[in-house]
Amino acid sequence: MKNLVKVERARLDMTQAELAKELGVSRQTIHAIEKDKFNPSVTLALKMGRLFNLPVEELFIIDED
Amino acid sequence: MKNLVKVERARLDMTQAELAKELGVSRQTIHAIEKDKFNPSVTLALKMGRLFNLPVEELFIIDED
DNA sequence: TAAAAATGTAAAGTTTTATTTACTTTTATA
DNA sequence: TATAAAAGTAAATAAAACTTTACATTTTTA
Repeated sequence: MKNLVKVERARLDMTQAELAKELGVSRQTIHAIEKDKFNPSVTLALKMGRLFNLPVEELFIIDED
Repeated sequence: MKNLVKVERARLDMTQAELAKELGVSRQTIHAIEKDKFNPSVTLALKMGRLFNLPVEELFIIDED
């Protein structure tokens, strides 16, 4: 799984800490997601999609099957 | 959070066990998701969306903010 | 209507997400 | 080029997803 969180965060000119606060998670969670350390919940993915104005399918891309 | 998994599963005429196998999870996981017992990973949500031919945003709906 | 299949429920255990704290390194700015 | 802000890393902990097993209840079908 890869994702566009870092890029979209840059588009909004937000720091990891700002994004974390906005989404109600810790900065480490944002960092870990950006570094593909884990697989967030669908709720968090939906919130991110809403904030970035991007469908979950475009924000998070499964490598293959 | 609510979701349309039970409805979409019915549309495909699949049992919980069949869906679980198709998605590579246990039947209890499907059951728990259908009963809103938990918040699946974005990966599982994406796989479900692909199978049901439905965007994650339509399959999983956050109650409010 | 009896048997089988599907679903509901529950509990114990494992794995992974997420938090907290703390410190280092990199990048931006005064 | 110092200083501050942001990002990277790491470890210990908490919380939640997910598995496994097992059995009860409901629904389907022979």
